[in-house]
Amino acid sequence: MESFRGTFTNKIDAKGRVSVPAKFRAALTAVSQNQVTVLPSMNGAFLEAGGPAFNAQIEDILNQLPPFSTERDQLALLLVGSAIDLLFDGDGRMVLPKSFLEHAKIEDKVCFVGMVNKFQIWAPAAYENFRRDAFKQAGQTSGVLAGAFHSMMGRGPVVPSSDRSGNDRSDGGAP
Amino acid sequence: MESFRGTFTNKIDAKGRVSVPAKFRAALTAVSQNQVTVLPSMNGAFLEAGGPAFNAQIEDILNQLPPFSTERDQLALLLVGSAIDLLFDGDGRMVLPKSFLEHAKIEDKVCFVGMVNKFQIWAPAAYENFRRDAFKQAGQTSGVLAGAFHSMMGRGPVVPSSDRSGNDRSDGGAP
DNA sequence: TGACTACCCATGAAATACCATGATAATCCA
DNA sequence: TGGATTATCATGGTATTTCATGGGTAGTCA
Repeated sequence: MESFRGTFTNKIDAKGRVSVPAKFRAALTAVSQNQVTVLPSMNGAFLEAGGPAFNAQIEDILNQLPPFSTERDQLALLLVGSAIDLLFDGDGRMVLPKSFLEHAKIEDKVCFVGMVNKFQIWAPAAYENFRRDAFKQAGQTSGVLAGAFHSMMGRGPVVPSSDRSGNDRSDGGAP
Repeated sequence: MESFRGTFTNKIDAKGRVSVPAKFRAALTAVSQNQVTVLPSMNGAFLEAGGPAFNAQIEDILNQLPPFSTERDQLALLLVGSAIDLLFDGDGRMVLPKSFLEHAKIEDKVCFVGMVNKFQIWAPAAYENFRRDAFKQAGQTSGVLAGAFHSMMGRGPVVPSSDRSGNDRSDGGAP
């Protein structure tokens, strides 16, 4: 499955083209052919994007709702009806529709933010704000998530696993 | 699963390259291909790093949250969007991005600290401080953890290794 | 005709691969 | 056991490739 990681900021040129970060491109071309699905987020002024796995996930979500239900139709409108499949050219550049740029308030630069199965596209300033908030939130999170997260990342004092003075070496014995 | 142990201090050269400790490299190349994921910690001025198993843990945490939720996006941004996949070259060196160096206040040397499933990257001075505090805490703490810790480690003062420059490995302490 | 699109090529900077060396740790053999 | 030899590893330097970005030009559709 394609996997997007990291943040990359690229410039929109006079013709409206933006380079899709090379690493994202590589992830995409491995599974589809120079194609990326983009849609305006319903949670804020940014865009969601991804490859086939991302599309599959959207379909899964829709399939959990009863067919012909209003809820499903509404969601389908937002997640599928508003989406667009873009091709990037031989140099890895694509052109975002004007309406998308307006939705995300993008002017001349865009921020690609990898999120494993998908990536987001932000105006750099908006991204910085969101990032700041996320950082603040992370310290306050409570509940199951916080437990899993902190047990992994460590919270209080972490005693380094160095200085086992005197003991024999329990390296695992890699030759 | 890859396992990281020990503390190693290496130098950053003029081009920003730093050698990943050979033992960590060996652990990584066994499961991936010269690849390591690094991300700024949200708990302090240091970096977190690891291999595929570390990434898998992060993805597990994310998958506990509903797709397209702001909560998930925030966490993904911090754990994945802020991360970067680095390749180390044939000589085992990688280049840390400037923003990462700033986050960890790293100047010319970096400290790799193994933590079994992952490892951390510190500015040597900051790491020493953290270590001192951690041991102070460990000395004062009472309870199950402290008991287990002291019965295993003994109670004497553990003197942090003094600043020897160059490659200081604290595998065992004994010659 | 005029805007928009799909290719094509050029270029500078940055990332990456390749080669060399000195020091240290591990090994081997007398 | 001790000294010599070998292998490993961190580090320095150089060459090559990748990549984002700018621009040109011919098709396409309205």
